[in-house]
Amino acid sequence: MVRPEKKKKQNNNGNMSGLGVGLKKGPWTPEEDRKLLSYIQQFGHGSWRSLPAKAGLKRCGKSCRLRWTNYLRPDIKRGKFSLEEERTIIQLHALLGNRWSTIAAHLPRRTDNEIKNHWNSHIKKRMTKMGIDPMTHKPKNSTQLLSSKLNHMAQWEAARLEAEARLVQKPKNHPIQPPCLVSPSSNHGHHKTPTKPPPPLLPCLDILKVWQGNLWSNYSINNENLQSLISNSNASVTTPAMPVLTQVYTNGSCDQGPATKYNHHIETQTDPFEEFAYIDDANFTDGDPLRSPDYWEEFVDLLDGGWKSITNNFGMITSPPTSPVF
DNA sequence: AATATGCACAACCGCCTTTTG
DNA sequence: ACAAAAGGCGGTTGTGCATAT
Repeated sequence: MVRPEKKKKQNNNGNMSGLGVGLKKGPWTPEEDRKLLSYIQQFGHGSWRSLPAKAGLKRCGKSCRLRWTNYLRPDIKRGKFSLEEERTIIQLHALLGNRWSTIAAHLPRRTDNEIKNHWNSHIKKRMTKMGIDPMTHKPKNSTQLLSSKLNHMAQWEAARLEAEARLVQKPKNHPIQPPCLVSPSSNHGHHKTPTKPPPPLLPCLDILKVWQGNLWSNYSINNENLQSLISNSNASVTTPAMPVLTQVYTNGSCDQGPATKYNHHIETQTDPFEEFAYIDDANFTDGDPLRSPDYWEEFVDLLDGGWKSITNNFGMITSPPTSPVF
């Protein structure tokens, strides 16, 4: 892929993306992948800027980072998005908007790029077709569905989710250390020191969880139906469908299955998700509720109902803080 | 069979934020 | 406190493939 030369503008820090004498652009070759993978497995990525030279790559550091985070990282889940992942994306997008990295933090092993692509090429189009504004998640011709108070709560919850995502993402600053990694005393790798340990974990309200509970428990596609749908399509599902957060704490962290420390890299154990079989779009053209007009009509009502439920269940929260602080 | 169209997704760009010295 | 460097993010685009005409 050779892109036409565009006028390039110097970044504020002199980091000109993709620029540099003799730096390669475009698709990565298997050989380049091998070099990058091999280097990171041995030494960790350390400083991305200096990595290409050390790894023998004629790429800019940024390109290497992108290739690693979006493609080569060993913990990436690839393939079709499951029904549950799509639901989660839609719910989180309703709260967070296009904050893909924050959304990705709640979808184990999915990259923000992948989620963004999936949103733009699938979900957004479907919503638009159904007359739903993909940005507001409201029917285009509807009256005001959410009161200003609810919008305020949405903002509040969005801020909390972002804080949560930041916490989840913190360990990203450490080099990924696959099992074959060399000793931590290597010069490569850490160039940032961890900040102070997180505060004690205290339970707090998770609006998203409440919302999910209301939304999907009322919806006709429950786990049993899903199981049946997937059985009919020769796929299999053996675990609960919703990857809900089971516990959220005031510092923004959450339980989402047991967390494990993998060398210096803390990961959320994803076994439950691994058991999902990917749903083939083709098999769900007729049966997949996410593709049915009824689904989207009900979805709009349920979005509204979800917020009503939150206010009913948590009537004590009549005026959230003006500026959420996490 | 040839061409047009649509789709999926990898990769780039430029801006913003965070970290470092 | 500040500037520079590095990293991260979201928007966008180009390419290759599949499907329709």
